[in-house]
Amino acid sequence: METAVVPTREDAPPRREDARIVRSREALRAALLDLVERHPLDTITIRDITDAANVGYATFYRHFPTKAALLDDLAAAQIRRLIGLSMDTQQSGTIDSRASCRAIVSYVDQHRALWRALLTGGAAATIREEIIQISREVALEYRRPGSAIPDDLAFRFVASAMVETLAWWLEQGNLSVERGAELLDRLVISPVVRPVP
Amino acid sequence: METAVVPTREDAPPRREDARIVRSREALRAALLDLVERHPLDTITIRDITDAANVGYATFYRHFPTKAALLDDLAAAQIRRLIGLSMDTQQSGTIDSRASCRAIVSYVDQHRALWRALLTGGAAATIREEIIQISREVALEYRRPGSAIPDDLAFRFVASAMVETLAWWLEQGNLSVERGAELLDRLVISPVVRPVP
Amino acid sequence: METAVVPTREDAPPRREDARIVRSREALRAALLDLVERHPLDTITIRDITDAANVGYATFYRHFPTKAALLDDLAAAQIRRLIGLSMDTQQSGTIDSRASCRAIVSYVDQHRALWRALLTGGAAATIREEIIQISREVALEYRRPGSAIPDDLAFRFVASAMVETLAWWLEQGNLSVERGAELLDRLVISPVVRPVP
Amino acid sequence: METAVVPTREDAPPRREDARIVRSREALRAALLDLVERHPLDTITIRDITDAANVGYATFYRHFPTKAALLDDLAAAQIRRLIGLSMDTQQSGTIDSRASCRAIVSYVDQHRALWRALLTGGAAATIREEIIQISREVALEYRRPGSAIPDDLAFRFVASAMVETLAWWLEQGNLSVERGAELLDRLVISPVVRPVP
DNA sequence: CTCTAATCGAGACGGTACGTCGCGTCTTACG
DNA sequence: CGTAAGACGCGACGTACCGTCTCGATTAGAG
Repeated sequence: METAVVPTREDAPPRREDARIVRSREALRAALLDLVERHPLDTITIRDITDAANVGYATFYRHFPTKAALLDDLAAAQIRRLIGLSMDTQQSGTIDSRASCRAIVSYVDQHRALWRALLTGGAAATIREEIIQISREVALEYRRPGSAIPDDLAFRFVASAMVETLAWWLEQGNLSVERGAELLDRLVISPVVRPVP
Repeated sequence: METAVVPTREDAPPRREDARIVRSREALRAALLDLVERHPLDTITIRDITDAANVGYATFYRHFPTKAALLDDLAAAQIRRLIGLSMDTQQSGTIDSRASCRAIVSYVDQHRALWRALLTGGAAATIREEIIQISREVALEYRRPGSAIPDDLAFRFVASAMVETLAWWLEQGNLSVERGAELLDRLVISPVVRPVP
Repeated sequence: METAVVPTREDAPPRREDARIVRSREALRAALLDLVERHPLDTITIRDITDAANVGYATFYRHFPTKAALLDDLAAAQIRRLIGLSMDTQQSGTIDSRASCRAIVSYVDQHRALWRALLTGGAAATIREEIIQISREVALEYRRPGSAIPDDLAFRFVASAMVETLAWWLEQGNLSVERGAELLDRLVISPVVRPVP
Repeated sequence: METAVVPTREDAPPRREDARIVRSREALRAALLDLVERHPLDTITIRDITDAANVGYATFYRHFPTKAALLDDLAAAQIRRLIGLSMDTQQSGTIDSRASCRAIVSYVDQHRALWRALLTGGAAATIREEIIQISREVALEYRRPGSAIPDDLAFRFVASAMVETLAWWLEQGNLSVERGAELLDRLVISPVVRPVP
């Protein structure tokens, strides 16, 4: 979870990464991150990104096929960390959904600029998809007993509701982490885990 | 809805609707509806729409400023009806959320093609916004006592969760209306209306 | 011969040409002509041409598929006129090659800038091809008795030798038309028409 | 030809050629020769050449500054030999243009693949220039009395006409060497050497 | 036969131009 | 004389090569 995953498939040869490759990729990530905080995602052109990254235009395509792919790459790491954190609160077998929510909101709180960028400004749809995808992966490990909600739906619901709730919480700007966790718990988690009445 | 005029000239008198205008507009609506069922929204070009509508390219802009505007136009009517239906179950002062949900799912069920088109294929984001917007309007009439969830958040949550749940339900293809209503009630409505424990 | 030929195929509908089309095409032709006088052909970019023509970049491709196509379009008209002139000296059945050459050199002399542009600066290869092509067409009308040189070779030889000779003559700058005609006659025409000794 | 050194460093001592250098260079020459027989010169990329030569991309630039430079390198030797052969027929003071032509066509005939590659496929322009250049050099040795045609023009004319005629002869495929020599003599040589009538 | 420096392969990189596409505006010719 | 048809300016896209460059890994040839 902690180990940064090499984004592009490098399965066959475990060759060391050329330093230039790492540098370019990192520059592109940083550039998009920087830009998406200040502009709506779909007004950002590839050229904007490469200019901000001080990188040749074509170099973008040497690393990412698409603007969305770069965003995915950025988002996936963050989301993976986010989900990891929330999972880490569940160590002792007990399930404490409020603690998970607190961990999530707290992490988002500590990276407001980043997450504001990710959750507003047109990237939300991508993030939703990313969350669904990663949740699915994570769920394979932390297997829980079947619930009243079909898994597919649960993933989609949780991702959607969480994105919406966190976005709203960020936009308020002055709400406590605890309040955010409470809303998250109530709107996102409990509808899924609460036993049928 | 009634006031639609040629967008670029709105100082003109509120003349009665030219038959041709109605025809063009209807053709465009139908064309987009038809296309959005088979292609992701953002791969549909204005020219695709005008070709499918058998209408001149520029004619599009005489009626709608934007592809999104046409979609809004399409969606707004549907959503208004959807929300109206769910509200109508509440006439007698009592609140029966399950009945509302049943009404919603039932209506969607009767217009599967349309709603599948609206809820999948990239238009979902627009629809979400539309639902939020219209909910807000409707809420002004059917005023309810304050809940534990702030109104702004509630609208966003409901819209998001409803879109996601209905989309999932439609994609399954073989689930009963009752099952859809149950999930909708549980995931979307009850988290908002349920009193704090 | 005198009637300007519409460059792009318009066979089926004899519609009148949209004024904008004519304007754009003419602007592009003029721009390339202007540029090719001052820069080697292959350093001239499409953007250079469209900028010089005060025309959008994409507009180029709405009229010509290729830089070479535009050049052909330019050259064909000129060459057609050139060949036409030289043919016109042959009216009375007699063949006076010197008169033909005089007509050619004289015409080139009167449009030095244009022909210098066409014959030097990298366009020469295109011109050669164009001359071969048009000669072939013209030859179908003004049929002459078979010569000692196969037709295909004759066309290629005449085109090549004429281009080379005229280019050289133009580069000298101060040679009389008569001298040019003499050289043209000697190097280009007489080798082909002179009877076998 | 003998003086070939690493192009980018020519101040170094005239060390013996590293075997690897010779190998790479030869591979590049062979590759271009092979490619130019089957593709127009300007569609052949540097990468095409290096791939065909089984040589690293950058290695090309370690030996030749330009695609044209490699072609020149190839062509110059051939042309030098061609011209040399034709000169060698003139040793005894007499001038026998037909014999010269026969020598030229015969040599071309014995290296059809090579010359077809050089004279067709877009390289012809380069070859023409090369011939002019080398002719000029050779002419300094075998000095002849002034003719009716200015030297500069003569060189250009001969190069152009010879390229065209030989290309045509090669394309026919089944013409005798004698026929080729006859045409070459008539079209290329005699127009230049024939006395004014 | 070693060791050192030249040469190599691999390919990333900054550029520049390409040709395509869709947008939204504006002109035109036609009915 | 109004409307459809569509040409146009604009600008982003993704691709292709160019010529330069950085990297290790051979490998030739001098000692």
